[in-house]
Amino acid sequence: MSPRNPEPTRTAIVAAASTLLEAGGPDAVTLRSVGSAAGVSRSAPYRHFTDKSDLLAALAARSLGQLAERIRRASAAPSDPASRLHAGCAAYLDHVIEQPQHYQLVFGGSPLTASTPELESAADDGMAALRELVQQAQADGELGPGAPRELATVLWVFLHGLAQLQISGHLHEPRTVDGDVRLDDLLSLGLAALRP
Amino acid sequence: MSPRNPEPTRTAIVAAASTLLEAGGPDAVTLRSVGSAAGVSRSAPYRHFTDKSDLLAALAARSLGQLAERIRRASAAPSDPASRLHAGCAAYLDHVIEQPQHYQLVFGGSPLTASTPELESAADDGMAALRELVQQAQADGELGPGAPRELATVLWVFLHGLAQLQISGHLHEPRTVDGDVRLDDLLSLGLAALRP
DNA sequence: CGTCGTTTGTTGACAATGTCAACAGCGGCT
DNA sequence: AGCCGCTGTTGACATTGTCAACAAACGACG
Repeated sequence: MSPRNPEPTRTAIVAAASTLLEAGGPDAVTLRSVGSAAGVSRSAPYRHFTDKSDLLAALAARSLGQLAERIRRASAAPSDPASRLHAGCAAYLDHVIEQPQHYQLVFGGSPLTASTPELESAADDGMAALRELVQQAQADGELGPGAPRELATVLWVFLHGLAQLQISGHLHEPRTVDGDVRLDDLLSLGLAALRP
Repeated sequence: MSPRNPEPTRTAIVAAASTLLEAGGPDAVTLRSVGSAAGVSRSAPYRHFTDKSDLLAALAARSLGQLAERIRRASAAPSDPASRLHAGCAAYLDHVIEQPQHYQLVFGGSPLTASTPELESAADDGMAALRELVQQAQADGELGPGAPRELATVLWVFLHGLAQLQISGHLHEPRTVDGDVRLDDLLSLGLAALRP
């Protein structure tokens, strides 16, 4: 009745890849080290993923899912409706700052990286989380009217730009205070531009 | 009197790397193929660059310089002051769309990529071009008051987000018209948010 | 209960690649 | 001329992604 379960090994492999990516950057994620860290031997991943890029796509999907969940959690937490939008955006940026390697894996990947349906679905979920955030902000009067999908995309574009420039260090210009304060300032500035 | 000139070979190597990157993506840029395309033999690049990443940093710097020049040229072209800001932004996005691989090289690179002073300088130049664009727009009344540096950063964040999401294909959602129209719509939407 | 086929995992091997060491020209300076 | 510093080439090596051949485990089915 119960078919054999390859899932634990598969998730172990993804988890190992995640740990290695966090610890040592993209170069540390080799199939051999992943296999070793997952307790299996090299090229065992080939029984669960067609390719190395396929493995990385699965990892990216997992990371995107965590990001979406974090946004939802953060935007639901504060009882003050005025700060929900900010909290959701801050969650996005916090996640990016804490796990820059994962974020870079998702979006910094080569444009031609074959995207798995799994990754596509995760991306849609992330977009949905942002749309919910926008709709809630509209209901709270924190955001002007407009198609939620469009507004969510604009918000995403802004958050993504902030995140990527923060990661690549381009927000740290000369004569500037430390990065986090600057990041939050820019976030407030951008949100103010969208406020009714 | 004339000291030996390593420049031609150096620029030939960078040019070859650029061509290979455009044609075949990041994976096509191997030191061997670069050397071959430049008319020299593999590991000749090691006489001009300490590392492969050093070579890529030089290429990224060149690409950034071209982007800055293109922005300046485009924003100076139209006689109608009202469309200068839009032209400059469109130039940014056009450059990105035409050479996504180069743009990805500059910003999609690993966060820990050691940045050359040359690359830093090029980044400063790009930022300066955006600042000039903002200052001109302010003089034309197309943009509200505010520190040009701050506004330029916000503009950059938005453009960068647009560019990266366009490249990675995340702007093509279901039930959406084709990408370019959408990109321009979003640009107009973002610029409208910044207008006084 | 025994046999078989499929799935999962291991090891061997191979081509490609980044990188370094050793060597060869070549130009300029004393 | 003779030496020295660059520039460039070739040989060699470790690492890595990937595939082929093989072994073990487990359910299906007689």
